Amino acid sequence: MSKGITSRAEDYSQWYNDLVIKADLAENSAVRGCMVIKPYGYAIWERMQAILDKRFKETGHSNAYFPLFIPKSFFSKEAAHVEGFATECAVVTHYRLKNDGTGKIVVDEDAKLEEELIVRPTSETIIWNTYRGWIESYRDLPILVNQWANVVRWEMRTRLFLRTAEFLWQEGHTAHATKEEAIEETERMLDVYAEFAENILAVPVIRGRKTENERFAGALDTYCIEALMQDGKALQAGTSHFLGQNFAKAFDVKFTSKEGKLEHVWATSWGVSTRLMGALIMAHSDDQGLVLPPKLAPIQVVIVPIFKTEEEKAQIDVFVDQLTNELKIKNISVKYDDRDTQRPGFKFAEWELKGVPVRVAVGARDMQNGTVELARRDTQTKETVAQEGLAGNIEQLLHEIQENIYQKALNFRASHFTEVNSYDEFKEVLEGKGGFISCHWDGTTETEKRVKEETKATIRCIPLDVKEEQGVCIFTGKPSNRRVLFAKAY
RNA sequence: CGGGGUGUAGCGUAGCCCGGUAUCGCGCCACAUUUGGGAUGUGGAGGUCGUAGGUUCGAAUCCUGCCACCCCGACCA
Repeated sequence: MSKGITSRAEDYSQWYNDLVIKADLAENSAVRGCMVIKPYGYAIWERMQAILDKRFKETGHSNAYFPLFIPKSFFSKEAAHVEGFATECAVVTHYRLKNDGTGKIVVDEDAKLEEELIVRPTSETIIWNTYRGWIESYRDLPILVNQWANVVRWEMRTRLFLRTAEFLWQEGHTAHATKEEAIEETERMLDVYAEFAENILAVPVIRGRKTENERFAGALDTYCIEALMQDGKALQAGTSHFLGQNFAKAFDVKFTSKEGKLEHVWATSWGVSTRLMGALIMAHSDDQGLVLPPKLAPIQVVIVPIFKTEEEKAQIDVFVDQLTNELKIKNISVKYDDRDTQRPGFKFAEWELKGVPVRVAVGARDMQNGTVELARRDTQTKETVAQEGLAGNIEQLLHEIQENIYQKALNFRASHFTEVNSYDEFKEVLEGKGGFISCHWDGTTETEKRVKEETKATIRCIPLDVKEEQGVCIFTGKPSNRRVLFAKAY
């Protein structure tokens, strides 16, 4: 029997599913395409929420909440938006059930809604409908609001964390007096996401803009961060949209400027979802389970006592108590796993599966020698160290682990980032090691679509730091003045 | 929504072709011995075989419908 995770060489999808399930993060629910996020998985999401929320507040945003249901008519007000989301909406048509007389519960046809309600796939429409009443003057701007919510997108195919029918996310919706200010906001929030991904999740990302084809429905410009998974596929980890005046026009949101002119408001929206969990899992995990970066881990240090007698246990308890206090002063979260129902080896394996960065094992032998066994999850190495100064050592080690996990992912990406200058080369890399492929493209949606049809690769983004460079499109040979990034994506 | 596959105990499965109410492993419970890398022994509990019909004396097994899940595609945060 395999005690770890299915080898990823066999089937990456299976590996990922095993990992999610065995690490006790989530499972499929009884509802089509939905998932149950289990306590340990949710604890990780809560960490993400807490850290992001703090950043949102620091950048001047406030949280609010808007309804789950959106009248159907709201959707049709922005043409591109409705077209983008129409095929994946859950629709509420009735508001009551009844007993049909035979004891069967059926939908009461008399309780048909005058206007159907859409379960939000995203909230631009209902929020802009609300903003109309909030905005009259330039003095009312900007409005910088975020909401933490669930949304529903009736996807054809689902996958735990990566693409579930219902998912948790945050969506920021801001309103500005000028175009420049809105663009600045769009870029600012992209930076917030990128910094979060890199500094907290330890997942290096590429900041870029989407092509017209990949743009958010209703946006003038979509910025994104793109991460690379260990199987060489890319994952869009967050987006920030410059919506121009599209929604203001659709919902008639105008303000009087300083100059006394009536103008439409400029908008942005930006979001990250529980998909970040998927990114985290696929970017760092190994066959022993999850690998959590210390800054994100709900439990940073787990302490496992090894004892035979109650006396030994009592002695270890005293030591652990003191260590725990010292760690807590340093804001390090600790779990003392003193269950007497499991053996140490079992606990080691279990906490590795859950990705806890640092493990301290302490037994009678250590108590005599004044040592502990200190193990790190990222490298799977362990050493015997002195009890003295342990809290400080652990603090240092956590920093090292955070840095090491990031470096490892960064190195992986560097070795899976290839510049190509011909279509043959392009296909060769794509079918071989995968990863990001930097090449010239003629700028047309047609070419983009044909490359996708032939190779499954899509343009992930036009990197923000791209250099102007003369070249020719690898597909059509037409002139191009900058490279874009292609990859197969989740 | 198209193609393929699978539904049997909490999990993983055998049995299905060739009909006679179910196999094995893990897990679970009890006791004992154990405890520095997923313990061992003995005993025990747990199943409307996805679901609804049909055929039959009798269905996990054959037939039909439905549902769910997984994989590939299209779609997508």
